[in-house]
Amino acid sequence: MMRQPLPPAELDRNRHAAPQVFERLRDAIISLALAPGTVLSRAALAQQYGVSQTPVRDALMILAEEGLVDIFPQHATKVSQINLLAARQAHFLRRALEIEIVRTLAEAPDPALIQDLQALVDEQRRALEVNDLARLSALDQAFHQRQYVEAGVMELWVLQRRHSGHIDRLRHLHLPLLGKAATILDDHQRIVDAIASGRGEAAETHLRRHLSGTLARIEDLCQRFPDYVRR
Amino acid sequence: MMRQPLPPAELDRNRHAAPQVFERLRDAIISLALAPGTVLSRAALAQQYGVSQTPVRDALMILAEEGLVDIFPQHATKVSQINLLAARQAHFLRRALEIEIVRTLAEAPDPALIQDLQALVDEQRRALEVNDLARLSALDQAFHQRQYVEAGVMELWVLQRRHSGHIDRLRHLHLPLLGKAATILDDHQRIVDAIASGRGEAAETHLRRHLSGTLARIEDLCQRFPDYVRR
DNA sequence: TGGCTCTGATGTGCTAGTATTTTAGCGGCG
DNA sequence: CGCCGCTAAAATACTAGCACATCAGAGCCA
Repeated sequence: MMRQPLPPAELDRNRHAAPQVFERLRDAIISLALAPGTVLSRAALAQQYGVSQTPVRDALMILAEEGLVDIFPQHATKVSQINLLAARQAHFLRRALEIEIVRTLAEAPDPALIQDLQALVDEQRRALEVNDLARLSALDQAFHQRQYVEAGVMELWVLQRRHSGHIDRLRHLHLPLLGKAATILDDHQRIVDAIASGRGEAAETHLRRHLSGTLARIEDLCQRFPDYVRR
Repeated sequence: MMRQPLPPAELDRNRHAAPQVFERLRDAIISLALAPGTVLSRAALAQQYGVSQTPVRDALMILAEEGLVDIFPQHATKVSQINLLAARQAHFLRRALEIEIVRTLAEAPDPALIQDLQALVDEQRRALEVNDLARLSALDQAFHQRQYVEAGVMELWVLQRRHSGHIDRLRHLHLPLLGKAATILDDHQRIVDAIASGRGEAAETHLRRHLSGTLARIEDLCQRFPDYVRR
């Protein structure tokens, strides 16, 4: 029997079991606490969380749809290798969505939106000054999410997040994010300004450069950590 | 006990049951054979297909993720109302993806791609001449899918299809597609020409007009069939 | 008559357990 | 020595069934 590196804390019996198992497994996989290739025994997981196999099975089925685990029928379920093709497609998805979003928003800039985005950029600036990376990351998410909401496509934000598992795992291989933070902030500021002044093309240009940074890091990481990555 | 308007044919015992149940239910929902609001009893469906409740449950869970059924915890599972917001977001998703695709393809047009697309357009023209609507529809799908494949994002084609359930149901409310077929063909031809000559902006323009036709029909249908639509 | 409470029926979420399928590993044969 | 087939272990897909949550509707009260 293998040791399980997962948090052993018990589930909340007042909530449904399956979503909780899903969340825990997803966090563990994305943080690489469960390394690619790890076999996920349904029976073992069920015992570990103190539930039967059905909620575990439900969780694993959802994870399989996101591509975070591979289910080999009648045989085994394993944490998937990081898939470069899947990561590229997830990045394509995000790029396509956010370009269309900034173009839409720039057509009729809403002052309330601009105010919110500017506030988020300013807060990011303060977080950078005190080197609070966790807060910086959260604010970055909020900055982009705010635009989905304004465009009336919040479900597409959720969709995009649900398909970013491979990218998120790559991000966890790449701790020294700090050097790029100033550049990211500049990009954000330029995007806000372009939307505010109704320059859709300019917003698209800045967004493309902003996201291309992520893509470059992806390709780089895949070369430096070939064990985790399936080519 | 209500009558079930589903095909009673038995399942293939050599394939897994859950995916078959899923496919049948999805087809029935999208074709509106199962009207929005219909209660889907797990026990009844299990009996109907000659399987136990688990594969039915699996199928219903996937359908719920696509938004085609609503699961009310501990109470009931129903075919969802057609959701205009979801349809708009699915349309936004498709528009964003295909615009980014044609722009990418126009940057470095591949002769083999152009040849395939042109062949598909020509075949559509022939199908239109003999009023073969089913074939026209299939060729339309193939035309767009071919571009996803060329851009290396076939999984995003699948993703886009999986989220088009609400739109597909609206399409089934709207039989007289024939009037627009010639316009659709013209759009396709212009998109091919624009990609072939490397004019990304032009391709985007034609694609936008092409897709805006669909969106206009969506809004129209929602007004004409208010019973099925949740606003 | 209108609104609140309680009860019963219904159905989901989960538990327990069976059966079929897959694959690793071993032994024999060419 | 290498390839093929057999065997057995293990995991998934499925079957059967229970328990608690939810809601419709009857009955009671104001």
